[in-house]
Amino acid sequence: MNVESSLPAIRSYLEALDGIGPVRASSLRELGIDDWLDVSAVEAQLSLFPSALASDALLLNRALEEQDPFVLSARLPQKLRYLLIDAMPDKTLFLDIETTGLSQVYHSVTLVGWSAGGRYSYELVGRDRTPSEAFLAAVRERPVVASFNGILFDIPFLDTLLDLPAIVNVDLRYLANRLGYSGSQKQVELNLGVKRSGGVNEVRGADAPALWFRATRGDFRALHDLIVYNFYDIRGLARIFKKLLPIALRTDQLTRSLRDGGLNARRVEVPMKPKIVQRTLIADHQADLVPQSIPLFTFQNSRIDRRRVVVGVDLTGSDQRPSGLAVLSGTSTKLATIGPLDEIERFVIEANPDLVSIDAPLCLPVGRTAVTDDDPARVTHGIMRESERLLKRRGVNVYPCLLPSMQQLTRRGIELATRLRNCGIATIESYPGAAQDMLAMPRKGVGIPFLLQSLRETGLDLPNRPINHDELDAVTSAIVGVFFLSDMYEELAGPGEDPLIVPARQRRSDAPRAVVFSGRIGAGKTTAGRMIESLGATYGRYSMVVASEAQSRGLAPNRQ
DNA sequence: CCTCATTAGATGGGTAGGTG
DNA sequence: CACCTACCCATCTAATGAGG
Repeated sequence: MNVESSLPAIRSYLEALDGIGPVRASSLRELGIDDWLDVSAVEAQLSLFPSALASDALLLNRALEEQDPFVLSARLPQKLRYLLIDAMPDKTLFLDIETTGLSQVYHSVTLVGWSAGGRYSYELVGRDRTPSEAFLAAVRERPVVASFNGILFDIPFLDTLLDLPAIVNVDLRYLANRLGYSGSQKQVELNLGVKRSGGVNEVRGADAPALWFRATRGDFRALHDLIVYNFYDIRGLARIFKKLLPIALRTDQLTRSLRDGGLNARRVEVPMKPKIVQRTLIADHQADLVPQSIPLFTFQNSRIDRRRVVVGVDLTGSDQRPSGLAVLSGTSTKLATIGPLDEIERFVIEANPDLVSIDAPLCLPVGRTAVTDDDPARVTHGIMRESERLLKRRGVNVYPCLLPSMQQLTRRGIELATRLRNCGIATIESYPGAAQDMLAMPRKGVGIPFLLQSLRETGLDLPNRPINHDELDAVTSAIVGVFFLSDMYEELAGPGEDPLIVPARQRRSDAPRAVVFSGRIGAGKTTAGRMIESLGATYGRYSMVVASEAQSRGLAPNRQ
């Protein structure tokens, strides 16, 4: 079959031409004209500069022949971007990444997978590493990048990791949505009849962090599963596209290419399942993976003050549901599970700590006077504190402190903090989930054994009896307290709020500082700046930012 | 010189749903 | 509950050229 003879659907999108809008396009279609190159044949009827139109048609056609997606992408509305995959399958790459979580601030990319021309490839990344030239070369070779929710997730995540070459992202999530297939990629696959075979059927995206954790601890079966899971996601992308394309062409009335059977789309190749031999995996990756298992924080490698005593409390919303408690003194721990608030208070006083770190909201959103919804300020001031919004913006999932299910917890947190502070015991608010994200530990949701293991890896002495998740979160809260006492923390708070404490990698006193000079031309700003630079600082000017920005847009910088 | 049709670009409201 | 982003759609504006 002659592939060259097929008409890419994009050529019947007449509105791509300069000077043709929806009205002219539809009248042309009534005349039976549905190809850029046929438009100039009836240019007389168009009341436009005919030569301009003809040359524009040639320009776009040349872009198509030269397989330049950027020129064409600029002429397409967002929702027709998918036509680029049909128009240049040889320039298309299907992309999917795996990460340790959803936060672009605290989590890291573990694996980058892609399919190019029916061949699946992957690369392990992990903490402190960037993908090699192979991935970048693949993207440069195939700048039409197809993904699912890549606009919101994969692309920005990769951007935090490396300088991604120029790409045109085609997000199949929005295409599927528009054609009536909503939901996750799994859901879309299900509704379109795309099947996954093998045991990975049960693997969900949320399992990827646990697989990575196990892989970095030498479990190559887990690494195998993670790669295979990534492969199925990518194969799913290709299959989804092949199924959606005819529906999309019908919906968008680009019927001519349907008549010739969508030959181009047939050239979008679904990757074959790779043969992954465990022995090869070990040989290829052992050296990379093992260093990834070293915790970001241990009591040995950090400047943690080990003489102080901290109690961590994982508080629950009622006396009936037991709360977890942990006394931390150096690396030794004492754990307890206690229900009633009075007994919790007594336990804490008994431990005589330097600090108590409570996993519960310890203040209300500014303006609120009660935890319940009958508070008149409920409407005006909402149910969320600034600290919670801040965490959400960093991609850390957090429940608003006055959600109905959280109200009693908040009430009890404030009650306990008040009582302890009245006894002269310093008390801070902590959030174990955020701390675990920050310290690159798996949350309990990933799996309690994994959290337990990574707490042990910090050098903590934890008892060998079964430990419940409340106690593990109490331990984490206590660790946050130790970071606080060691001056390694960050305060998250809006004006008028008590701060939520999260651990930091650096001491506050070592945190980077900026010195800013402003003044008239010739005042000596540059001289002063260069002097400080010679003392080890980094020097920058506003105009340098402007210049690099201008350069990246291909402009020559000037004073205007 | 006016009117009309058309295109292109900007703006704002409303809405939906997702990644590991 | 509310995030954040992209999308969709309606509406508006400015610019253009055709035709009266």
